[in-house]
Amino acid sequence: MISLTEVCAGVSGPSVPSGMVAPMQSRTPPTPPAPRTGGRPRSATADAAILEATRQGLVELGWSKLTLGAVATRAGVAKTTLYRRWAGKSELVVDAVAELFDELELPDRGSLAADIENVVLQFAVLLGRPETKTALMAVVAESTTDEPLRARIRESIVDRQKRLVLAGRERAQRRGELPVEPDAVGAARTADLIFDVIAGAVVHRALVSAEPVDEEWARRFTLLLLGGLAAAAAQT
Amino acid sequence: MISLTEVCAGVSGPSVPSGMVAPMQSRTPPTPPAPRTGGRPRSATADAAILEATRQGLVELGWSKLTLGAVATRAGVAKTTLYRRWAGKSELVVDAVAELFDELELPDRGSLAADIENVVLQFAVLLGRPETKTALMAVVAESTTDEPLRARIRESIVDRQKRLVLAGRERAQRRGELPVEPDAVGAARTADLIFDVIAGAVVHRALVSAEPVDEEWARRFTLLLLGGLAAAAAQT
DNA sequence: GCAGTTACGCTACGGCCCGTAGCGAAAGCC
DNA sequence: GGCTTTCGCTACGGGCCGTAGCGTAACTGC
Repeated sequence: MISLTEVCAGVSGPSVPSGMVAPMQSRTPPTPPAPRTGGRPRSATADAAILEATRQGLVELGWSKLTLGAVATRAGVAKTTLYRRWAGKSELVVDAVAELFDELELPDRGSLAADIENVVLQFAVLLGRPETKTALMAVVAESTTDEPLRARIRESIVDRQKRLVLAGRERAQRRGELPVEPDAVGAARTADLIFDVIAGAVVHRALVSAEPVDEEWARRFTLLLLGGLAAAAAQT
Repeated sequence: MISLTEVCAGVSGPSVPSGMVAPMQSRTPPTPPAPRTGGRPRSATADAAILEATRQGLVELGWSKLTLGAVATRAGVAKTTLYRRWAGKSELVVDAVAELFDELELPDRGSLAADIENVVLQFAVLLGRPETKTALMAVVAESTTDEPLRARIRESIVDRQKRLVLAGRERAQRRGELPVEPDAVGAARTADLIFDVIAGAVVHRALVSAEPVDEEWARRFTLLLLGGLAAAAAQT
């Protein structure tokens, strides 16, 4: 497939110019086996089957009743194979749902308002799926007592969402809808704030309030956020 | 200690006029035993000990490693006693953390901005505690495949938060900072929206982004939200 | 005081799932 | 062909679940 060593080399700092819409490096396989010299290669088919079986299991059983034994059986794979690649249920599920977040895109709809509504509705679609519904909150809960897991979630899921926000902002700045903040630190904080507001509001609406994130809600939310952005910009 | 019978009597309808800042009916005991005629009463002491032991267990073990057997032992109670009152781990934990949300208050700070900052920081303090951190997301995740649990969370936790938002809005309207929306349906939707934005943003910042909800963040967030409210009000 | 009713502590149990160990066989690299 | 790594399979100890059954404790109503 792809040689990982070179892809992974020098991916430490989050020092990407930020703003580019270019796709992140494509999904990295689970638990890269140490030095990869000779020997029988891991079956990519098995990987795919396991992740798919995980998602199916999440849909039918939910997070808490999902067992790794059942996933292995459904995937047509031995349980030991599964444990060779993932440390536990959390890591596996993160990778399984992370694939769904790869579908996220942000086409240019011509205005900041349209872009925001679009991204909100995309989040909503993802969070409407039963797999993500039950998995996302569970792994985040788990990550509160598991720092490596949190890092994995951030890389695989959160940053993937954040890209959309950054891209949207850059476009809006090009259109003149948003000012270019000269202070890099302040700009980053603003971006973080906006990201937490958007993602947080959608997640809360969809999972906690458990009410639909439809077009009307997206419109009202966008109106609110745009007004806030205008006021915040004026404040500067 | 306390006679439970009278406390339990007539606590069925949630039909409070809604909007009052008066405290909700104080915590209802778990799984009210059916008709409550004669017989040995349940130990209120045991209830308190169990809930406290649950919180301690959450702090030390986290949600996933918390076992009901351990809780019972720590509380000095038989495991069977625990199962007589709560259907499972989720229900128990909801009740345990719900007590923490009773501490929420909303003193009048003189302006809408100050009130919002205050409520944000109060949410942040609660979400900063390790018990709530690990428990809240976990039970919400569980509730995606368990409707009764969702209802319990809503009553015990979410509505308790929402009260603060409603109270804050009412105060702001009295001060003239916010317009009184004549349309009841629209007003309710706006309130829901604002609640999801506030609670969602704070939760996302604290648990997903895992960065501090300090005074500076609260200030920036409040600025954003107030601007949005002004714009939304003008739109009407 | 005495029956009736309910909660309590304790013990014990079958059942499920976990995570690992130990094989022999398969599939690639040199 | 030898070396290396993965794979499927089986088996296992251990933990926790959730319940049943029992004798005892606490409180109510007659």
